[in-house]
Amino acid sequence: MEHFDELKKTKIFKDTNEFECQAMMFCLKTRFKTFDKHQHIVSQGEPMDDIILIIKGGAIVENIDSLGNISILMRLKKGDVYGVESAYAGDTVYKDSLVATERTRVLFMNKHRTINPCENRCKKHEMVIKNLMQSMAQTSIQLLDKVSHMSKKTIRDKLMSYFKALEKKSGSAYFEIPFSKTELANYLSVDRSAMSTELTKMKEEGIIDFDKRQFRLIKNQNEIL
Amino acid sequence: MEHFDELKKTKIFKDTNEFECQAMMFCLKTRFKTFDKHQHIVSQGEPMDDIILIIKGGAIVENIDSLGNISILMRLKKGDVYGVESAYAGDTVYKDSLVATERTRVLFMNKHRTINPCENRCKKHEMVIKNLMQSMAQTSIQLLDKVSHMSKKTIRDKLMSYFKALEKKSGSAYFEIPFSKTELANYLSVDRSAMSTELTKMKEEGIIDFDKRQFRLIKNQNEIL
DNA sequence: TAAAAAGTGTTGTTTTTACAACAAAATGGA
DNA sequence: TCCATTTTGTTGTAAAAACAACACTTTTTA
Repeated sequence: MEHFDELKKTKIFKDTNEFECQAMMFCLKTRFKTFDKHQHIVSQGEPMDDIILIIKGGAIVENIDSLGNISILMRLKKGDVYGVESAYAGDTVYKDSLVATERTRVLFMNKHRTINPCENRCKKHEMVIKNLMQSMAQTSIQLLDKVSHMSKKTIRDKLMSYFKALEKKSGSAYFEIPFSKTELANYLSVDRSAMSTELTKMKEEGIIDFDKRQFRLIKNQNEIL
Repeated sequence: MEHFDELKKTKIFKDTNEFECQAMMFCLKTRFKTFDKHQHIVSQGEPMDDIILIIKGGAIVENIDSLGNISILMRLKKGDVYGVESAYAGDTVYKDSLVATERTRVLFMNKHRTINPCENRCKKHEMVIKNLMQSMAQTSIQLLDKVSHMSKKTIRDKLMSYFKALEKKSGSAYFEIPFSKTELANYLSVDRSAMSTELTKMKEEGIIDFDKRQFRLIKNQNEIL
């Protein structure tokens, strides 16, 4: 079956065999499509019929407000899904745009078929739904993390909050940020150049060290945690 | 059955009859408890065994970081649930504190029992799970809204983003904010006094009008939307 | 109902941030 | 490999926000 290897690696289809996976493709009325870098996978305001699964590549979720300001809400990578929340909320249009950040292959899955157990009660459908729930839970948690970083008052505090979370996740003082600096500034909603200045200061003060995307938090010896 | 009237009004048990609801109480190993204003319903770091459903009253979800700064992540009201995401993510401790903002009655539901369909396959359990999903979807959407307001650069833009969302939701230029001004400042992560100043300016400029929690957006006649 | 607590608006000052403009470095294609 | 594009760090300046301190109002509760 086409793309089974990739599907097997996603959150949603991780525990299906080839036959089951194939069956689900019918059940969920799926279709595949590939997008080039910068192409819109879906556009804000467009009628929403599908939940989207990123099979290969990556995309950003961006939102344009009525004044024309663009903000990047999150970044999706291989295996991530978009639109589950909206599908449950009963939205009829996409509330954000999905823009490919590289050559990206996606799977469109009919939203009704996906969130409602099907009439023929196909066994694996329940599993798909459970996986969707885990995916939603993860999204919520990621958003909560983002909110907690953004809530900090100064750029330095925002950075530290973010770094501490990454440090905890990596289990070591050394970690790698999943963003370019430009994207990190966007994620934290701060001015890029101001953030760059702050990072330099922090390095000079010996609080952190970094090179490219590699970072390290330097613990102060009199700091007791 | 005790509290059936209140349970009937919640997201989770909205479509159960008294008998089914009673059965679910056993199935989910629930227990009721009442808290006074300011009391901690659960505390950050405490072992997490239950998902919490607010039956009556309200609470805030607050998080304390390693520097001791408190931030309010969201506010829960009657019918809301807390902890579904964490339960799915497999967390073993509460990551936030839940503090009652008034006299509040809650239902503790065993997290394992709640998120996993039970062995006896009780019919209503599936429905509860579907409702939990809707609840998660809502939470995600609320967080996304919050993020999009917070992403705006100036206090004024944050306020306008928030007001426009409320205006849209209410379907009228008149709407009521669900917060005190102090809480609103906290929600948007801005200084309360700076926000107060900005609100006054906006009123003077004729962009908005407000009294207590009642607000109104005043459309500029040359503004075409 | 009186006292305490919480919420609100105002001000001047200090701190932080955004902004703009630039050069250098890194990256990615053709 | 070379050119175009993107990313990054730096600086000075202007704008915005946080902060602190206060008086006044509203709400809560003992």
